[in-house]
Amino acid sequence: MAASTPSSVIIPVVDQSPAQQLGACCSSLTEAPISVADAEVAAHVFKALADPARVRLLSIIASSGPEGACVCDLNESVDLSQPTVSHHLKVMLDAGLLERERRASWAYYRLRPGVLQTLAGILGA
Amino acid sequence: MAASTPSSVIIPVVDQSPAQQLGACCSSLTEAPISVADAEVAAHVFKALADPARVRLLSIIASSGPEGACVCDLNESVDLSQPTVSHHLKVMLDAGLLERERRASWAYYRLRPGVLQTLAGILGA
DNA sequence: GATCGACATCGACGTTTGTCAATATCGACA
DNA sequence: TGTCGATATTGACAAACGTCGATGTCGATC
Repeated sequence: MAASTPSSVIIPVVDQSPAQQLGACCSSLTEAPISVADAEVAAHVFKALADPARVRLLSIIASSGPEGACVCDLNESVDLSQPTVSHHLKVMLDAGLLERERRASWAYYRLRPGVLQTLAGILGA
Repeated sequence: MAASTPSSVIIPVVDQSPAQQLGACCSSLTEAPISVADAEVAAHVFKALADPARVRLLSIIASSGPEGACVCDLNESVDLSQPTVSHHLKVMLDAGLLERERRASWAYYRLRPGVLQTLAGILGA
């Protein structure tokens, strides 16, 4: 494969997070029936919000503004073990809801800009 | 039973669906950290959207306008067995996203008015 | 009443998810 | 280099979830 193209690069079908894809797919759930593929993307994002701990973590992070929230603080805000908090953050990170930044030995999570607006737009409101 | 109090009525802690409670709890996820209880309610609603089949069913129903969509049509729009479709509809009904109406021997589901707007409001957009 | 069609419920199954303890990684700093 | 502190990953387990076939319910129609 990859005949003449220099340095065969594997181009993935999607290199965007579910939340990123969501902005480019359908305008709204209510306008017309969503496609099966788009429904899969949307469900992936909603699944990242489908846990009480994650909703609360997201709310704390969102309330921290553009600075983001340190994992060390998040661990204390939620009555869960450190690995579990880390797991939940990863789920939301992979879904494209959050961004991560490392400062020194701490990790800061913040809301990915515009992602909640995109989600609200999908809901047709 | 029914001692002296006229018509002893058991008052449940909540008699509203998760989606209904959502409208009365928190204004937005981004303003301030949501409470643990409210996070539970919000997660319940998001969980009802956390499946590709349900997202698609909801989209089809929402696109049907205030008339609602017949289950007989929904069964054909989705590649799932009839019991599975019925199950998904019940999940969204219990979450307060949908309403059901029976006409003759058919069942029609429609979007609960305002519920998507409420959800979008929670997202802070 | 008997039958049929539409929808809901039940029971069972394999899969996914949330959780934690243990362990790994990795930067800071002595 | 070695240790420490913060975070991520792994492995294991119980609970929840999505799915379907079988069955139940209930209104309509003969």
